[in-house]
This record gives sequence, structure tokens and C-alpha cells, in this order.
Amino acid sequence: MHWTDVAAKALSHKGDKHIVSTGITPSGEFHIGHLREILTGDMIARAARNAGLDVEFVFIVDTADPLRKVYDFLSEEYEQFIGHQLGSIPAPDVDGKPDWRRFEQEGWTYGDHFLKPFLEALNQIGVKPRIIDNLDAYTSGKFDALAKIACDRRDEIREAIERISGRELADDWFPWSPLDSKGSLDGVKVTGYEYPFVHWLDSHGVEGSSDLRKGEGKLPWRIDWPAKWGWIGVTCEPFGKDHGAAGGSYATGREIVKILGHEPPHPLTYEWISLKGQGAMSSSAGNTIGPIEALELVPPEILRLLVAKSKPNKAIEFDTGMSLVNLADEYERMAARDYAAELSNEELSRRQRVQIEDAAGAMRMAVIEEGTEAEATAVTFRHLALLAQTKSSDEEVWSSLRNAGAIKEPNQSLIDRLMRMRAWIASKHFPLEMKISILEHPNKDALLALSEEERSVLQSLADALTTCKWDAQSIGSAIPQSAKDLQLTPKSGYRAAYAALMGKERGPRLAPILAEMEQSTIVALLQKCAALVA
RNA sequence: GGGCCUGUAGCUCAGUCAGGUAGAGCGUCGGACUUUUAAUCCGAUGGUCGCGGGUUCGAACCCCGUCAGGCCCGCCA
Repeated sequence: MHWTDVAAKALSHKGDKHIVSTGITPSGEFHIGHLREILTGDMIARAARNAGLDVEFVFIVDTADPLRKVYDFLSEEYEQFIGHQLGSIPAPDVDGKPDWRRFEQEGWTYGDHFLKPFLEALNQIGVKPRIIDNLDAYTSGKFDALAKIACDRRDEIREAIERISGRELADDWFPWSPLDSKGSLDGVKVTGYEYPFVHWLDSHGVEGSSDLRKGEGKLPWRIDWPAKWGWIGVTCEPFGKDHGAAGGSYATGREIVKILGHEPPHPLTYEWISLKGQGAMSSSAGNTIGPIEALELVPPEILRLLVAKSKPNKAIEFDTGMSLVNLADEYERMAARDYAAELSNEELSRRQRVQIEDAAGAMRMAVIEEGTEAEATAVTFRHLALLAQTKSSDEEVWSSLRNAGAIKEPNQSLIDRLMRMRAWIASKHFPLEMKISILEHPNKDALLALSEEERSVLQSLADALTTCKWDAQSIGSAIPQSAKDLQLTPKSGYRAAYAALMGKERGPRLAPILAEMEQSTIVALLQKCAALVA
């Protein structure tokens, strides 16, 4: 059973109606690590719907969280906003300075700034959650009832946190962080509580009262989370391994939510996504890849497959080089399989059956449109990479594929793929290994690796290409013909050509590539090679 | 200090919850395809299941210990 189906089954034991929730703090650029959070939730929701449950998927944007520090991409002016809520401060402009104009005229906030591109990415990748703005939830009173319970029963909550996390809370700890006279959550002392007011004294010496009903403050994270579960009615939530450890916020949350009068959601802990060779992603270290950037290179269904095929507790290494090619080709192979037919084989061992079911499950989760069948495009990533590099216009790519019988007309997903392929080739991420290049000088080692017979073809090949018409078709027949003229197999001709022109044993189809180059350059290179081994 | 996760073929991982002859995909190697040689098809190759004990007729799986990597117990997907 695919991991999403395991989760769906667990949910079905608890009831028919479910709310799967995810949440992210928009403190900086979103990266593909965040995509795992939201895709994990989306996939569980899909699987649960497949299992006949009534499921809603929500995404909570934690705009009530404070700005922790002045990040590298922010100007010093943000110093004044430390401790202020992300949904109530201006967004940075291109220079990292607060954009007051948009803030005042359009209400464009820091949270909006980072959320917007992420929502666009979600749209592309087929995730359609109900979005909850956490700051709005506070100010509109959604947290009121549970915040009251938390304040009333603060001793029980304090005891739970201290016991489970093993840390000691300060004497003046209080389960509500009021906003101070300047709008900051930092350095505020709670001096008293009479519902609906929490009285406070701030770092400027100002006293005031925070109204729970109006969200003039927020619950600290370890209570904020279970309170969300409560008022939204969350029954399932995936979260990163940081929250999942013993003593972590899920452990305290599951007890606190009971104090608040609700049941804890079904948990699912997932591992991080890291960038190959660079460790965990972190905005401050600058080693991130944004969802938008990733989607410029990778088709969305392939990004989904990456998450779907890995069990949540497995760390994922994201790599924009060769692994991406392999992943994309794997998608094509998996899309072309007939899982029902494979499973109808009675002789399968339990192990083989599980592997087929998992592959089928991963493909169900990979498709963008829920409930549709993955469609194989009949063109591998490798082949498309080759065509994109040798054909300057898209039409030439399609006509090549038509001639090969791979397609009749390109469908939209193939058109998108070619567009992304071109972006990938132009980017720094495109692997050298995939790059097509014709040698400038003979590669002696490659020539010496040829057999005597193969070497003897070189001269014949040089001659054939000197006289041949310079188009793909003529070149294509000249290569094998030059070997046949010597009573050798076409293979010898190809091997000689690859060694001489690319310094490799094999490679992509040569004719169309050569046709794009100068005949005299190619012939000169072949002559040199022939002379070298003569 | 306490706890969680991970360690299985060259690589990526299933299989561990319900103990019963070690499984996939990729790669590699070989063959086929007499002009599309990064393609496709067929076949083969490949593992002291991190290590050491224990329980058992039988352990990758359960128990104890141990090593390595990652993470949590302030904030972090």
C-alpha cells in the first residue's frame, strides 16, 4: 500500500469527515522544502477522498508570527519591525527596504510578498487548499474561545509544557503574548488577566490591555498550534521532523489540545528536503531553490512524483543535474505502465505486489489533476534535451518527433516541457554530461580506444563528408555508408564518428547536429583524426 | 544528558508494524535491431540486510547492546 493510502486508512478508522491541515510561516522566500509540507498534506487528502472520505485540505499562513530578525535580504530599516507580526508590516522592495507606498495604499504586507509566488506555484502544481490567514483569524476572533480556556487553565498548560518538553518556563510566563504599544510581541510583561483582557507592561514602560477577542496579541507557538486544530477542527496534519521529536511541539500540542477540549489530529512526520551536496535548505544560508525556480525547470508532475515516491520519513536530496533527468525518465516509464495488468498476475510474490502497488499509488499522486491518468508523452527527457539543443525552433522539434512516429501533434504538456527544457538548458543547472559539444581538436585517447578496423573508417568518413550534401539526411546515410564501403558494419562507422567528433564511444544522433555546423570544420577535424592514426 | 529518525546490490530505495527461500528501478555487462547508436527490445550480473549478542525450528524484521549520519528537547517545513 502506498504511504498515502496507509494514512487514509488510519483516518477512516476515526471517522468519515476530515480536515487535513498544513501551515507555513512566510518569514522569507519559500523553498522546495516547504513544498513537501503542502504536497504531503495534499496527497493525504487525495488518498482519503479516494477512500471515500469527506476531506477538506487547508493551508494556514502564519502571518501572526513575529519577524525574528533582520534577514540578509532585508535592509537595516527592518530593525524597527522585529517582534512585529508578518501580516502587519510592509513588504521589502527590490532593495530590501520597506515598501510603505504599497503597504499604505494596497495593504500589501510582508506576508503577502512571500506568499504570492508560492500560491502561484501551488496553482501550477495542482494543489488547491482553503487558505487561512492566521492574523485575520486572530483579529476576527476565531481564537477567542480557546484563548480564554488557555488563559483560564494556564497552570495545567504550563505543567504540560514543562513536563513534556523538560524545560522550565519563566515565572511570569503567560499563555498569551500581547502586542505592546508599538505593535511588537517582544519584551511584554503580563501583569494581570480578566477576560477578555490581558494587562501588560511593555519595554517602553507603557501599560495597556490586550483584548483576546480582537486578537491584540497571539498565543505562543506551542499553544497557537493546538488552538488552530481546535477551532478549525483539524483531524490530520503532516509536519517536519523538527516538530515531531519527543518533547517537540506536537508532543505538547497533543496534550494541550485536550485541555482546550478537542482531540489531537493524526500526525505524520516528514524528513527535510536538502539540496544535493549542500545540506539542509535554509534561507539565511542562501542555498535555497524556490518553488517557482524549480517549476521553471521541472514539470510539476515530476516534482510531485519526487515527493510521492519517497516515504515521508526518507530525506530527499533535490538535485537539478543528472538526477533530474533520471527522475523525469522514471516518470515516463512509470506513466507508460499498465498497473492493473501487472497486478493481475497471480504468480507475484507479496514483495513484488507491494512494489507495483506503491508505484501505482505514486503515479496517482503525481498527476496534476486529481483523478486523472498519467499520460506518457512518448518522449524521454533525454531525447527532448537532445532535440532542444539541436533544433532552434520548436516547430523543428515537433517535426522531428512526428517523423520518428513518436507523436502526431504535440499536446500541451509536451509544449510546456519543451519550454522548461529550454530554460533548463540555458540555466546553470543543466548538467555538462547532457550538453552536446563537438570537439575542436582530436581526442587521441578516444581514437586509440577504437579497433584497427574502426580507425580505418576515419579516412573514408572524411572523404564521404567532404563530398556529401550538407543536410541531416545525407550526412545520416554517409556515416554508415563510409563503413559499408570497406565491408564493415555500420556500427564501425558510428563508433569512428563518435570518437573523432565527440571523443566518446557513443552519443546522440550525429547527423542533425553536424548539419547545424560548418561542413569545412567537421571535415577538417576528421582529416586530422585520420592523419593521426594513419 | 534525554529522546526520535535513518543505515539493505555500484546508485536510489521497497521489504521491518502482522518473523517463513533477499526484491524493484537505475547502472554495468552481453545480445538483437543491415542508416535515426544518450533510443528500443531481450538476457545476464550483482547483497557478511552498519556491527555484536539474544529469543526462535527459522530474524533484514522481535529484544539488548554498539557504531555512523541527521534531527529535536528556544524559533525553524
